[in-house]
Amino acid sequence: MSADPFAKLNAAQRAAATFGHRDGNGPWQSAPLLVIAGAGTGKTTTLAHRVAHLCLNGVSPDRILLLTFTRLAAREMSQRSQQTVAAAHKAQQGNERIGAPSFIDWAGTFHAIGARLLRHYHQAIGLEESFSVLDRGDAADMLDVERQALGYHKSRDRFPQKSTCLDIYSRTVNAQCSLETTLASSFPHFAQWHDELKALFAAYVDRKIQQQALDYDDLLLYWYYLVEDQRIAADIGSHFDHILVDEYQDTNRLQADIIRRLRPSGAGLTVVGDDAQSIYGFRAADVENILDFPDHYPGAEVLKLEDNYRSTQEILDTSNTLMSEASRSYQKALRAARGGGHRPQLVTVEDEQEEAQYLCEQILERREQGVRLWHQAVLFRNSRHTLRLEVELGKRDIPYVKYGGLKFMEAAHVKDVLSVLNWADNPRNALAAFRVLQLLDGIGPATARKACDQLEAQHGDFASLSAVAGIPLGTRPAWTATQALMTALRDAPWPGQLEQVLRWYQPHLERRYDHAFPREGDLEQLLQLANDYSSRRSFLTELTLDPPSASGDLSGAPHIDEDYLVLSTVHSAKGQEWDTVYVQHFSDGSFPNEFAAGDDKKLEEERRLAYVALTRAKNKLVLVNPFKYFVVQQAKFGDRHVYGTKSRFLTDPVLATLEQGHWSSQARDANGWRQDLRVDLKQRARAMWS
DNA sequence: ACTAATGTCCTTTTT
DNA sequence: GGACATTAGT
Repeated sequence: MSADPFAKLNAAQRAAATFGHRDGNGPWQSAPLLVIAGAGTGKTTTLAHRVAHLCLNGVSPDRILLLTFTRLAAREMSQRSQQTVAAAHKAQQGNERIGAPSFIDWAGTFHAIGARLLRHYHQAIGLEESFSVLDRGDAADMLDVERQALGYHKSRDRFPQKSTCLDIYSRTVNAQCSLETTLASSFPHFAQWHDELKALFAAYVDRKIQQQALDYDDLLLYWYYLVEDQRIAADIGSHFDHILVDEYQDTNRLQADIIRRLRPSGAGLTVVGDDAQSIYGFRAADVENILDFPDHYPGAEVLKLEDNYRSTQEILDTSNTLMSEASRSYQKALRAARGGGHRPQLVTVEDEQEEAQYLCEQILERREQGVRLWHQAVLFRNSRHTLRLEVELGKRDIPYVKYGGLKFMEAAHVKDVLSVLNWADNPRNALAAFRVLQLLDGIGPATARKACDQLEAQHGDFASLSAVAGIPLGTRPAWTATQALMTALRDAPWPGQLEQVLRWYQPHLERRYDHAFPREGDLEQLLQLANDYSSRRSFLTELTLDPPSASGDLSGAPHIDEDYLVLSTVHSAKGQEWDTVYVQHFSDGSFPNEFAAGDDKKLEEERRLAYVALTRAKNKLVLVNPFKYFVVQQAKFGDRHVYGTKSRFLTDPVLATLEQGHWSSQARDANGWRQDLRVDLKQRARAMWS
C-alpha cells in the first residue's frame, strides 16, 4: 500500500477527495460538497483525486461531468485523475491498465459542454445541428448590423459602441436580470437608451436565430432553456452520477441555475473554488454563488483547504494581510507548508521605460541564479502596459510568450479564412458570407446581400450563386472560382479542404495586405492546428471556444522546447504558478484599475485580483511601481504623463510586510541630475571644425 | 455600387 | 495610435 496515491494528500485534501459513501456495490454517492480551496492549496490535485476516487469506487468515467474554467484545466484534470487511477490499480492489483486517451470524456468549459449538448439535443430546442458559434468579434459585428439598420449609430447623443452593446447584452443574459438592472448597476451613463437597446437586442436575437448562429452567451442560455424543461433536465442529468465544478467562484447566475436544474437535490454535486479569487464580476460572475452554496443545497458539506504548498510564508503574509482588509468572505488564512524566504519587494522606478529595463535586468539576474525563464512571469492588469517591456525584451533577445489579450484569431486574414469554412459549414451564416464575398474586388454590401438572399431561397445550395445577377465583368472569374470552392467544400475531406481555401485565398491575401508574408505564416499555423481536429465543425467550434491564447507567434516565436518568459494578464494567470513573479505597474490606476474607483463592489474585485497576482509566486515576488506613466488619450499634444499614486491596497500593514526600494538605470549626481543626461561641450564644439 | 481617404472618439480583464 | 463613421471620388 506504500504506492497508494492517496497517501500523498493531507487530511483535509483526503477528506475532500473521498467525501461520501458507498452502498454495497453501487456507485459512490455523496451529499452536495463545497470545497473552499485557497490559493496554492492543491486544489487541482484534490479534485483530480476525487475524480479518481469516484472511478475506483464504482463510478464509470463517462458518467462524470467535469466543468472547468478553461480547456487546459479540463485536460490537465482528466489526465491527472487517470494517472491516479492507474497508480492505484497498480498498487492494488499489479499492472492493470485502464482508460482511453480522454479519460473523462465529459470534461470542459461550460461553453464547450453547452455546445456539445446543444448539438446533441438540437431537435428538442429547434436548432439546426449545423449551427455556427460566434466569437466575441462576430457577435459584435452582427449586433452592429442591427444597430445601423435601426439608425442608432448616428444619434446625436452617444449611443454605445457595438462592443459595449454586446457587454450590456451579455451581462444581462448571464446575470439573468432585467435590462434596467444591468443599466442601473453597470452602465448608468447609458440608461437613457433603455428602449433603443431593448429593440436592438430583440433584433439581434431574431437575426441570430435566422442565421443559426449562437454567441457565447447563447451556449449557456439555450442550455438553460433546454433544462428548464424538467423532463429534458432529468434526461441529461441521468447521464451523470457526479457533477464537479471547478472555479465555482467565477460562475454566473445562468451557470449556477443550469447546475441546479441538472442536480436539484445536489446529490453527487461537488463544487470547488475560492471566494477570495473571484475576478470575473465584469462577466457577471457572482461570488454569492459560492458564498450561498450551503443555503441553496441544504445538507451541503463545506470543507476548507488552507495549507499552502506553493509560496513562502513571507509571500503569504503579504497576501493574507491584503485580503484581511476585504469585506465579506469565508474566513481563512493560508499557512505555508514550506520554509521561509525573503520578503516580497516593492520597487519604485522613474517611468515605464525604466520599469522595462529594471524587469529585464532582474529577469536575467534571476536566470543567472539558476531560475529558468520558464519559471518566471511578468503579470499585468492591462496588456497595453507591456509594449515597452516587449520592445526591451526584444532588444535583449529574451524569448517570451504573451498570454491574454489577443489576437491570432482576430487577425483579419485568419478571420477571412475561417469565414469561408464557417460559411461552408452553415450556409445561413450570412455574417461569414458577407465577409467572404466582400473579399472579391467589385463586390460590396449590396451584391453580397443579393447573394445571401439567393442562397436562402435555394436552401443553401452554393451552385445557385452562379445565378446572381449584376456581377461586374471583371469580377466574374473570381466569382465563379468562389462558387466552385464553396460547392467543393461541401464534401471535401478534412483538413484537405483548408488547403483548398488557402489556395483560393492566396491572391486575395496578396492584393489586400502590404506585408503578406508574416500573414502567410499565420495561415500556415492554422493549417497545423487543423490537423488536430477530426472535422471541420469541431475545428471551428472548438477553436472559437478555446482560441490559441498565446500570441508570441507573431514576432520571433520561441519554440516549445526553448526557454521562454511568460507575460500574462492576471486573469489568464489564474491557476498557475511560477518561481518568480513580477507584477507590473502596481499603482493606483492599475491596481485597482481607475475604472473601479468609487464602486465598492468593483474595488473589492480589484483587491481579489491583486491577491491572485501575489499568490502566483512561489519564492520571489516583486511589485514594480513607476512614478509616472503615459496616458495615451490624445497623442496630439505630445507625451502626456501622469504621476502615479501609490496603490491604495498598499496600506501600512501591507507595507510592513514588504521590502521597499528604488531603482534607477542611471547614476545621479548630488543634485539628483541623471549623469547620462549631459552635453559634452568640448567634443561638440570641436566636432564642427575637425 | 464600390473604394479610398479623411475625420472623430475612445481605451480592462475573457468564455 | 487604432477602430469606426462619414465623405469624396471613380
